[in-house]
Amino acid sequence: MSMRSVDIERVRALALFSGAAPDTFDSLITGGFLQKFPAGTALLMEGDPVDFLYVLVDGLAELQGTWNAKETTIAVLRPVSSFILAAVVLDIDALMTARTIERSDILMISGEAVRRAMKEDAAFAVAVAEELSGCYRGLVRTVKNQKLRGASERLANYLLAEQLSQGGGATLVLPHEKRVLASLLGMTPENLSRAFSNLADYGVEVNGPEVSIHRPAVLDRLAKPDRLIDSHLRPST
Amino acid sequence: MSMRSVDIERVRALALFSGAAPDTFDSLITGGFLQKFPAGTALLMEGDPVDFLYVLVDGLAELQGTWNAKETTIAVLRPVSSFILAAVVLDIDALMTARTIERSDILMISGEAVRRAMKEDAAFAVAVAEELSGCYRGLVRTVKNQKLRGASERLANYLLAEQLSQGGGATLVLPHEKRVLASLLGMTPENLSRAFSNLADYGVEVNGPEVSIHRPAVLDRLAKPDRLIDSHLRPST
DNA sequence: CGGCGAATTGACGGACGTCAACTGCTGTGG
DNA sequence: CCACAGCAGTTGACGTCCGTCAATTCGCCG
Repeated sequence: MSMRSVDIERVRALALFSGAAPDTFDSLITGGFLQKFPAGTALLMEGDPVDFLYVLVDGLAELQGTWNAKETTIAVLRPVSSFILAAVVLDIDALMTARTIERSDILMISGEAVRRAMKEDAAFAVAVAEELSGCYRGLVRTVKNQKLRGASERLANYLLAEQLSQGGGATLVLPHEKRVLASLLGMTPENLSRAFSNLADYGVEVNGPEVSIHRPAVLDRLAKPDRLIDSHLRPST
Repeated sequence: MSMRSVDIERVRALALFSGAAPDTFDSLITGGFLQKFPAGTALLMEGDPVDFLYVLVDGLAELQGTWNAKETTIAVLRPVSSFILAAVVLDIDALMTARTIERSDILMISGEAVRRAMKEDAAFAVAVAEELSGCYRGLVRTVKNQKLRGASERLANYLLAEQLSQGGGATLVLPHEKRVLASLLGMTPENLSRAFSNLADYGVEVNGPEVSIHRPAVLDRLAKPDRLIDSHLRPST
């Protein structure tokens, strides 16, 4: 139930918490608890009231939206990042379902405590506003990506961004199932397969979860990455 | 240059400012100025540094994104609403171009002053966080709308929401050119025309900018409006 | 070893974008 | 006051992209 001090440090290092007064941080963390969840667990369903701020400390999770029996992945979260912050701030129902993709360690912090801490510690409230600003801008990028680019272009840009975040080597490893990637990129799994085949002409080679980019310049000319869409891939709320 | 007191009241009434201490509000407003812009003016270009928080006091404006010589409208703003808040909070380049659609009165508040006020007035910082939360959730709705619905469904839901916000009468008036609506809904003007013809079978009649909904129940069954996508149409940042 | 689900492939259809032509409105200048 | 230029909107024809359905293969876990 209580956290290992190494985990506490990692959470404390989050931009969200690093500016908060020590008292504020303690009041948030002592009321919280760390829990392990198996893969595929729904932490929170769309439409549910939100009682906790979540922090993904280890593992992998996704945020998804539903309508008319269809589902789409809106974001994939990596450690260490917070999520559902907006709903916590407004004390209102969640718009997205949060689900673990892998076995994950998740820190849950009382929403009530978060709202109280904001009122009492201006520095923390500012940090929350900054975090939300980053999340907002991440979604602006998502919308532009969706509305302005075709499926293969979205995939190409995803691969280039992922390559960069994995150190820039020629070959990268997809962090989750292709079906999740397809949903994130706004297409069907079948279509993702075809998009990968399209990119073969641009020097992209796929072997299971491993993807190699043999001619980065060529792929780049197709993808036309843009700092106002792709740079600085943000976490989420 | 200075504001009419009736305009000050309207700005003060915004959720963003209503919780702030009187001193905070004064410090923001006295450094700001109100300006009139003709239709079609670019207030701020994508990629530019942001020096001001904008408040649309009167008129109509839009936020748009660009990539590869294509453009899309991300939000249409009505009075009274603030925009570009996230970039102001982070003191960073804008991700969207802001443009007037009609002749508009726009209040410009020093970004520096906003950031200072947040640090000094926790209640204001909380209000900023709440505003950003609302904007974030508005974009989540936008993404779900885009990824989960087809073009005619998006139009149908837009019409129902607009009908509601215009008082619930059978006929509503489009607040701007159809080409802007098409871009907002993520389609071409040609396709918007066809989407309107599709909806004729569901009791939708179009006469220039006037749209009548003769069989709301039928249209509703097509649109399947959802409180987690459509309700509570939010302003923007 | 057997079964289930992920991934791929092919065939097909529908939705949407593009190009072009035409209409109607509006504002402007002769 | 009217003629005309320019743009929004519509319509049709056509092509492409993408989703759907079905069959098959592969790998993993029971």
